[in-house]
Amino acid sequence: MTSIKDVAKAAGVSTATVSRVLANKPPIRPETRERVMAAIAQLNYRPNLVARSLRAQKSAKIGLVVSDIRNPFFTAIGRAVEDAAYEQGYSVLMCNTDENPEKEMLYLNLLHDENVSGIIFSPTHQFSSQAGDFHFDIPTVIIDRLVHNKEADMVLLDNVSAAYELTEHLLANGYRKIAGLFGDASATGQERHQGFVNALRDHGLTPFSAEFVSPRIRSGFSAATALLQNADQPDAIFTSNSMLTAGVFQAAREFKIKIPDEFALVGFDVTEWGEFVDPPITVIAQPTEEIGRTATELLFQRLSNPNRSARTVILKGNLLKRGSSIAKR
Amino acid sequence: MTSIKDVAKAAGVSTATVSRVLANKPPIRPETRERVMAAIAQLNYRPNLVARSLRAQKSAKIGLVVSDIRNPFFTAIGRAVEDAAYEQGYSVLMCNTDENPEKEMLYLNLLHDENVSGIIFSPTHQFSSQAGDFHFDIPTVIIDRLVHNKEADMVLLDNVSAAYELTEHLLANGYRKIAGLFGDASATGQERHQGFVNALRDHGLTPFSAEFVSPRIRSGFSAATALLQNADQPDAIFTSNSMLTAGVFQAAREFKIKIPDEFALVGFDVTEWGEFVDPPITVIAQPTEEIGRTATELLFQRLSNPNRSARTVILKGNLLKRGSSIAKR
DNA sequence: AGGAAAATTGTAATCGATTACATTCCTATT
DNA sequence: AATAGGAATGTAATCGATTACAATTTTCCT
Repeated sequence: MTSIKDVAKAAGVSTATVSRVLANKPPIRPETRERVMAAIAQLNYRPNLVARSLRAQKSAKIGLVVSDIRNPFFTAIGRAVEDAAYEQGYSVLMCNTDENPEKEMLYLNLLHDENVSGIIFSPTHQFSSQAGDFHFDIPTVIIDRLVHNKEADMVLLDNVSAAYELTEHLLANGYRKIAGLFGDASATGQERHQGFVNALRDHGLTPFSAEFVSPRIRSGFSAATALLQNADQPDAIFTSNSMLTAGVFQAAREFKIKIPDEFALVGFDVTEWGEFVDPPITVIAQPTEEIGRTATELLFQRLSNPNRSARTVILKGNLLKRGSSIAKR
Repeated sequence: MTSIKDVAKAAGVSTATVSRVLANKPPIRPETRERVMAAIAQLNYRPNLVARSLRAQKSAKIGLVVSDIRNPFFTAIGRAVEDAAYEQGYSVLMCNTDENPEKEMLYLNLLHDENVSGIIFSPTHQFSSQAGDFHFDIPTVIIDRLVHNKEADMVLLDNVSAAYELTEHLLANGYRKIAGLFGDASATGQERHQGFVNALRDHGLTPFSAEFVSPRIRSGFSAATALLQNADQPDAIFTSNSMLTAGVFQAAREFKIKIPDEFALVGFDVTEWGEFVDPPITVIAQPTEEIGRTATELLFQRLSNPNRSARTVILKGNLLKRGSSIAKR
């Protein structure tokens, strides 16, 4: 491996000079610079990032810790973060915790040990509940899930409003007996429940039902099965995340119940299947690109000004009205 | 930050001893080990991985370079690689090249500079075509796409057989006018074309048509539109990847053409939408879990024995017969 | 007890880049 | 021509862990 010493020798200068040329830090005589550049090119030298990171105690890397890499919501955010970081010359280490607090600690420690400059992080439920005590010694931006901690910046969706809007859409289209299914694994589900209840209340209604279940396809399937096999059925089901939506959809197909004729279905997050099925599913689209980009920008701002107080950015969701919730006949 | 020196001081030993305790490398007197362990625990010390990596000129990390993070095929592989690596105490840096050769070089260099122990890599088309000249100075396992290079291990799908089987399935179900759409961005498309043609030939048939197009939803849409608006229509469309499948599916919906009544549709790779639509799509499922795990295992074998000759593992796809290709009436 | 061999621990160089400080080289001014 | 003062470059310490080798202690045998 060619090191800075080899370059120095080849150019007939000291390592300090090579380093200065690399960092573009005057004063350097143009002639010297060229000799060094020539040596670098000739030896095909690239600085050792590990050594640089050891010396500088930091590195041009940011960590992205997501709770489920298979969730398209997070891959979309990953793309956005990567693009934004790339523009600043940073690279992204993407880590998947699988909603597992152990892996979460493992990767947070790993990123710390790797001297990443900052972390973008969607915490597990367990983490969130203890986040108040947690001390972030690396600049951190929390995404998607509210935590109560003074030290971290956050980028969140206005879940209450989004759920409110989605519920109002159902009401506007004539649905009245609306059942709600909410994820029980994060604050997100609770916030969406809040918006759901508020909207109904403001129209003088109460939920047909409201359940908190594990945010998995299977749970959505079971809950929907119970709802739909009852004599008294809802005319719409509101789901708080795409796993639950999928479960409800599968239940409807299993029991040959027509959407939206027999009940309307709405949920959160854009998915490929939700667009492709017939009818397509009405959802609140989260601005994933914007979330990722905003989180990255907040992080860079924090890096250049470590002392400013933490701020929280709340973004709005976007209602995509589709066939699964058209006006009731 | 607490370093090994602090621990040494606290335990009243030298840094060498601490290091030996950490590496669990005898001889160490049990009593000393305990003093050191106590100091480590008390100071909450964790070794600096950067320093360790600089000294050792390697690290317990492997790089995973994929061409499209949004493709579920690659996220599934990412999960498998991560799990397999985790079991060996390695962590995974996941990089997304977006089929962009520049990003590809950037990330290969970055991983190199990060002292990763090995790389698992699905190369772009451009890379593959020049791969013969490329010298892998880090142990590398190529996945998904054939390259001609003596130095790298590979894990591939038996694309010819898989396409053959998929085509025979169509034939068995009575389809005869079979059009093929193939991706033009990698050798994969060509191999699948080969199997497609072979199967037809072995039954004394020729393709209704066969086109190579860019592997994008849009291209699949256009190609299908052309095929389906013609007076003489195929009774089945064979697609070589899930983007093309999606494009064809959308075209069918756009023009209200019923699958499989008017034409059957088959393709490659499991996707959520392919299962959820009605009828679900018949596909060759690639064993993503096995691909990722095998690649990781090959890599570890190579790490422990750098001199063995490169080997290629060919895995079989799994035909999932579904509604989009049921027996023709 | 004496001393060789084995066990344990310490000293210091090393990985590659950065940078405070020291040194050398110019240039311009009187 | 002498010299101050800035420009350019070099020297060497540093980041934290590892490890060859040296030094010390312990063990064991006669």
